[in-house]
Amino acid sequence: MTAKSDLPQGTLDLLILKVVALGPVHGYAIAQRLQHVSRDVVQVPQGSLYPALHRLENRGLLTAEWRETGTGRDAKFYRLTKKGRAGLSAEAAGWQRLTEAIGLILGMADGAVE
Amino acid sequence: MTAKSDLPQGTLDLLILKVVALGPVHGYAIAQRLQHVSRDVVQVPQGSLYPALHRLENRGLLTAEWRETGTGRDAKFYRLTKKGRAGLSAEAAGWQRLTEAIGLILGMADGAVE
DNA sequence: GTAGATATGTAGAAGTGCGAGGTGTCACAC
DNA sequence: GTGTGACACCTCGCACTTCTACATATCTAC
Repeated sequence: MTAKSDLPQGTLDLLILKVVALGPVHGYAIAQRLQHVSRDVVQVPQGSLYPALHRLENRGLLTAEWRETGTGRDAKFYRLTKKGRAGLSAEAAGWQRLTEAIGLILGMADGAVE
Repeated sequence: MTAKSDLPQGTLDLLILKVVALGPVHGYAIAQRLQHVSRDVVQVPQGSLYPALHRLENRGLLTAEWRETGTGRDAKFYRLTKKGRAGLSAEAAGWQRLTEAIGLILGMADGAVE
């Protein structure tokens, strides 16, 4: 039952933005939440997670700030910028358009051709 | 009305397999059908289409055969192999799992965390 | 003290989509 | 008979993202 995620490119950004939109979190927690909420379907390896966070930060969609976690460890907490909120809206809308379009295609029946 | 598609990687294979599964078609027609059925959301440039077809052929998911189109031109008609049918099923199932998982994540509300 | 979870990071490999360019045929208008 | 546009195929190289693997450091529990 290989629960391999293999996220299509571009999708990871959307998911990260969505999680961060719910409130400041650090990277490690983002990956955990994604995995948990998606029931282990989405698994984000660290080699994908951190580069993605840095990209989003460089693009100005996220801002980072070092803080302490509840357990006394230091961690980088990310927050959405105004641009990040706009980006999330745009990407979420794009995702919905895409899934609807692909749904139409996958729904094509043999007879309905032509 | 920027109808930019920007298909996530891996998705193109699925869409091509689905169209070919409905009956033998040539590459150019595949792109047209995808664009038409998806109401212009999915647009496949030739620089993506033909390499993808060759990849699928090399992987043994498709077989090609030169034939004449209805208008007297020669074109390469693609057909699904047995392996191609299995691949389509697997990819379609994977896509559905993924969209459901992402739906769960995007559906997360502020309060509903946990 | 050592094992495991927490937490961040980089480097290299691999795969994929896209833009730009190129070939040739057919139908139609001028 | 020449041009234009649709049809139909193809390749090259860039850009981008993801993944595997590795490296580091702290805290808790045994």
